[in-house]
Formats: sequence, structure tokens, C-alpha cells
Amino acid sequence: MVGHRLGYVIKRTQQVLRSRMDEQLDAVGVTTPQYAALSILEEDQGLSNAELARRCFLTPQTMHKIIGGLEAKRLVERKADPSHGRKINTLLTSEGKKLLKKAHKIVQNIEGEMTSDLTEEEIEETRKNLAQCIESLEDS
Amino acid sequence: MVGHRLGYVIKRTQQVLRSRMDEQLDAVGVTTPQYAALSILEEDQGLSNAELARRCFLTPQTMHKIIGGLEAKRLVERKADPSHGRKINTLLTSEGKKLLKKAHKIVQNIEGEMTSDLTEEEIEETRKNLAQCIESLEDS
DNA sequence: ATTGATTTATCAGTATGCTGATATTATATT
DNA sequence: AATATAATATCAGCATACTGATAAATCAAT
Repeated sequence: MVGHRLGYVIKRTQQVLRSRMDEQLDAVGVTTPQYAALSILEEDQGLSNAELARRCFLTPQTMHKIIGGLEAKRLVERKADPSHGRKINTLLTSEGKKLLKKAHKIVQNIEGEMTSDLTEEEIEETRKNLAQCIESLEDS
Repeated sequence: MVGHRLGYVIKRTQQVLRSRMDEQLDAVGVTTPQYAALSILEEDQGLSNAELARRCFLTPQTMHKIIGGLEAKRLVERKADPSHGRKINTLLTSEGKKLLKKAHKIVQNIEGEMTSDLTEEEIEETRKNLAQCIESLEDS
């Protein structure tokens, strides 16, 4: 039976988590990937599309579309890099910053729900083991 | 920092796992969701589109497209249910069955790589904790 | 038996996420 | 300085994966 494999459980967990996030982030009008991009921009204002894509582990083409959506909603704005003829820097607008505060609360809440029946040790153990899985997959 | 949260690590693990699967399943000509659908069909021949969607936790609309792709590759065939005027049952072709055997080996191999630096106890612990996460999210 | 609710298949539209392709700018090499 | 390499932006196309909508068949309940 396929449902017993660790890979299956990882996939299913991500799927349910993503579903909850999309559901509840809808209240502030963004999707989960859009939230992720905004969060990275909050840590590092003015990243280019290519840099943002690398931070989110996405292709530049995918990130280009995500930024397009955020721009249409006026949550980010793009300005040509003064010291570079090709880079276009992306910046959070004040609306974007405001929205992000609400979004963070929503996501923290979901994460809290998710781990509500685990001890701190169990959470840390799981995090550590999954990090090891990532490393092993990347080395292979 | 966002990179420290359990939800982030779950997402990243699933992303790398999916990437390895897409990469290596390409050798037999299927995508990861197509492989998943074929695997369910192997356990239960002749499921309808709606039933298959529920088993894979996908919408019927999404599954409809996936089956369409598999049908075009002659890995499955669809036959009207004799005792039902609307259901269309999906069955693995002999090519589908043959391909699935190779695909299973590929996926088992990747899963083995992924967990190669974990003990059986760590794998079981991780599986159990993630299953708890799913339950908590579903209850919320 | 007719009505009403559910199930199923499937069309259309949007948002990811990928590969492939192209053009432009920067950078490194000679 | 000229050329090759790399980085960046962005177009197009395909495969998921979602919601919304519609039509047809089944089932439940009077």
C-alpha cells in the first residue's frame, strides 16, 4: 500500500497545509506562493526577479508571473536598478507591508494548529529529520 | 526568519522529492501525478474519475485532465460502466502495468535515498508526527 | 411517479511551476 | 577593444490544481 510510505505522508501534509493556507489567506486576498514572495521581500527589500526566484527555489519564469500578480494588486512595485541596466528591483508597497502583517498572523495560527498535538521535542526532531531528507535527496 | 518553521521544511522536502521524482520518472515518460494515479488504479482497477480524484485528494476536474494525459499515452483506457449510465471506468492497459513496474522501482529508489541517513525509528517517528499534523489540520 | 438532492463528467478560466527560447545587459577573457 | 560567457527579463507552451458552471444520470423521499 502506497499510503504507508514517508514520501506519501510528506506530500499529504504539504497538501493539507497548503490548502489551509490558500483558504485562510484568501481573506486578505493573496495566495500561498504570493505570501511566500512577500515574506522574502520583507526580509530583503528590492530583490530582482532572479534573486527572488532563487530564494523561493522557483524558476525565474514562475517568479515573474507571481510578481506580476502582486504588482497588479499594488502590493509590490518594480523600479529599474540605478546601477544596473537590466535588473529591476521589487519593493513592497505600504499596502503590501500592511497586508503582510495580517498574513503573518494567519500563517502563524495555522502552523500553531498543525503542531498543537506535538511537543517541542517532537517538532524539533521532525524538523531535523526532514532537513536530513532534503540533504540526502540533494546529494543523490 | 521564515526558513526555520516546520511548515517551511515540510514544503521544501516535498518540493525536492517531487523534483527528483519528475526528473527520474521522465525516463519512463510519466509525471509524478500521473504515477500516483496509475498506482491507485493498480490497487483498484476500474475506478471512475470521481473516485480516483477522491483517492488522490484532487478535484475531479484536475483528475480528468491527468487521466486525459494517461489515455493519450495509451497507459489507461476508459469504458462506460455497464451498470451505470454516467460512470466511466478507468483501467490500466498492459502497457500501463508494464510501465508501472519500472516506475515503482524508480520511486522506491528515491525514497531509499531520501531516508538513507535516518534510522528506522527516526523514519517511523517522523511519519507518526506528520500524520498527527495532518489530523490536527483537518480538525481545525 | 414526480420532485429534489446528490453524483458524475466535463467545459472554461485563473494561478502555479516547469522547460524551451530569445533579447539585452554585465562581466570575464584574451 | 573585441569577443565570449554569464546573468537577467520575459515570451510561449505544457501540466498540474483550483473554483465556477452546466448537463446528465442516479438516488431519496414524499
